[in-house]
Amino acid sequence: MLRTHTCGHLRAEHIGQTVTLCGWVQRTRDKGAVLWVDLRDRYGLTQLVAEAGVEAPEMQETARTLGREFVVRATGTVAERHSKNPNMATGDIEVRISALEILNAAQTPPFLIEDETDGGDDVRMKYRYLDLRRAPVRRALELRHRVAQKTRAYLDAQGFLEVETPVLIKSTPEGARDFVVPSRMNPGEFYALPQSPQTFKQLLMVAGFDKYFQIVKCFRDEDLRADRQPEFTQIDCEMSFIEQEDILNTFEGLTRHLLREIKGVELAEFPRMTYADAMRRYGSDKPDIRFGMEFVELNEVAKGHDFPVFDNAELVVGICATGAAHYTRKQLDALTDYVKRPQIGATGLVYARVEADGTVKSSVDKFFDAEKLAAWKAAFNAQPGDLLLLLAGPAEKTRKALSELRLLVGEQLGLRNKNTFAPLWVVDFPLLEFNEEEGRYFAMHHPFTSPKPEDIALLDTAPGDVRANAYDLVLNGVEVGGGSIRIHDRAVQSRMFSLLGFSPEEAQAQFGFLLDAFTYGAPPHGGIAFGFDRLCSLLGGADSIRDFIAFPKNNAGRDVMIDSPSVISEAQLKELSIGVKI
RNA sequence: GGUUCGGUAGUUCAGUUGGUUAGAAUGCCGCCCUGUCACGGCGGAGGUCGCGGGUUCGAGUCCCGUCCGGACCGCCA
Repeated sequence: MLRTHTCGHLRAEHIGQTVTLCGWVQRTRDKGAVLWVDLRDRYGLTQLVAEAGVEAPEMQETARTLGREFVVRATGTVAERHSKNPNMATGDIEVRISALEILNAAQTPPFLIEDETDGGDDVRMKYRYLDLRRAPVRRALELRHRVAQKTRAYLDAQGFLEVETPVLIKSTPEGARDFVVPSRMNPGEFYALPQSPQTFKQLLMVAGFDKYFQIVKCFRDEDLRADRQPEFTQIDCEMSFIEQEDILNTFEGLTRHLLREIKGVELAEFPRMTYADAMRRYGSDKPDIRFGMEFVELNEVAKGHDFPVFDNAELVVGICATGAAHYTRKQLDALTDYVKRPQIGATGLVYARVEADGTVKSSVDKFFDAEKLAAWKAAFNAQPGDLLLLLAGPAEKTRKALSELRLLVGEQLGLRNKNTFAPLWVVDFPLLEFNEEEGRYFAMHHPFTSPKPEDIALLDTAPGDVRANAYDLVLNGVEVGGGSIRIHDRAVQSRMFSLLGFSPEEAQAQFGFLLDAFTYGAPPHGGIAFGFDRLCSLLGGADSIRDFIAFPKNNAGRDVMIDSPSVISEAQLKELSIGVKI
């Protein structure tokens, strides 16, 4: 070992010991006759000191040649500081150096290796290995490590087996775009990288593996977001001989365990809400229930008063922002601009303040007198000091827009505290959704999701109304997990493929292995998958998952550090029997 | 595929209605300093204003195109 201790280890109790430390030079402070070096490793920071007339002169000479991020090895005696630094864990001591060896010099890094770096995203990603030296990024990956370890320990204790499934699999038409990998030995043929190990974990259930999990990389060739990477990690789980209730309870247990172990937060029993209720009350299938501000539908009280915007709308719906009557005209205009952005697409925003005396003052007083506005107030059960925000238009679009507005206002009112955790099961998702462009139904979750038995009759008459045994775990408005009870009957699965537009031949060609497996004794089964990166970022209080991934890709799916993707040589293409046309 | 914000010193940014020598902070280099720890003081170097074209007497600034980055919509079973 080149070192006896780490840079975060030494305390007053070590005073007098001779130690050897290795690390990176955070900075040097040269006071002339005294010179300090802050030495950093991932455990902390320790101050080295070389003083004229105390340490040998060459200690200062060598230390003066050190630049930021030099890798050094220092031997010395732990000493009590003359002036202690209560802000540092090692602030009571320093190491009076008797030997100082430069293990490797370093170029000056392009940005500061500090918590509050001066580096932007671009330069940080290009030099990600330097960025990873920064404590906030390091802590994010440490948190990710702990979440993974706690997850494994918990599921292991529950009897789950971690089984690895293949990464080179088969492309399927449903779902996201596949990343494909050409096969050299099978010219003209391609593997696909898994969007999830879905069919494999179901086959493990057929195999009798009972309780399976895997912390596994998944791949989707779709556009990126702050919370979406082309390769991401799932906690993928499946169980046999269970019902939906068992899955919800088991993984409520896991989630509660993680919050307790990682955040020290005790969660109460998770509330449950149907998809239909979530859409009606929050306009979203992943509502943030850290705060109320539920939707109130106002067709009854708002229509029929010669205000065309309302009268012509399918739906008039609003929220009551508690205590937000102080919003200025400027703030309200900003909210209006927000909902009118093309991404939101509302045509306008109607607002009404409940004044201290209980009267209501609205932006549409021309159309609504005090009595009519009092009816609004009653519908919202609004109190003096509240602000009513109303949108009108096509029902689905308007609910979606109001959902975005609700989140923005909740944010502005400080109701979305990162240290508050409000989990929610959303259940009874629709089985299918109709795609206008393609003119057919698509599986809302995936084609292996079972319909609710009581809705099976609707499969022929009203497929869009069929509910699925599907559920999402939502945490603070973020979808952290989703799953379903699967189909385990060949006939039902075939019927499902048929509904999705597969001919029997196509279904057999694409998923014959699964359909066949179902004829050899498939147990009732179901499961769930958690977005591991998202879960970590949520626990870490971040909006982006990128710092919870050691080497993430940028908006365009590029790794700017290694500069991938990249072209490959003619020889490689030839070997793979591939021609490239751009 | 679309919307939107940005690209100026190593880095993060400012830059007025288009005006003469493009600034700040920080980092970097040199000198000084015996208790610093965001050390301090003095001095210094550092710029293809992303790229191409256009308008103009004159463009960092206006226009068009393009490249790059961020956020979002579509998309993500």
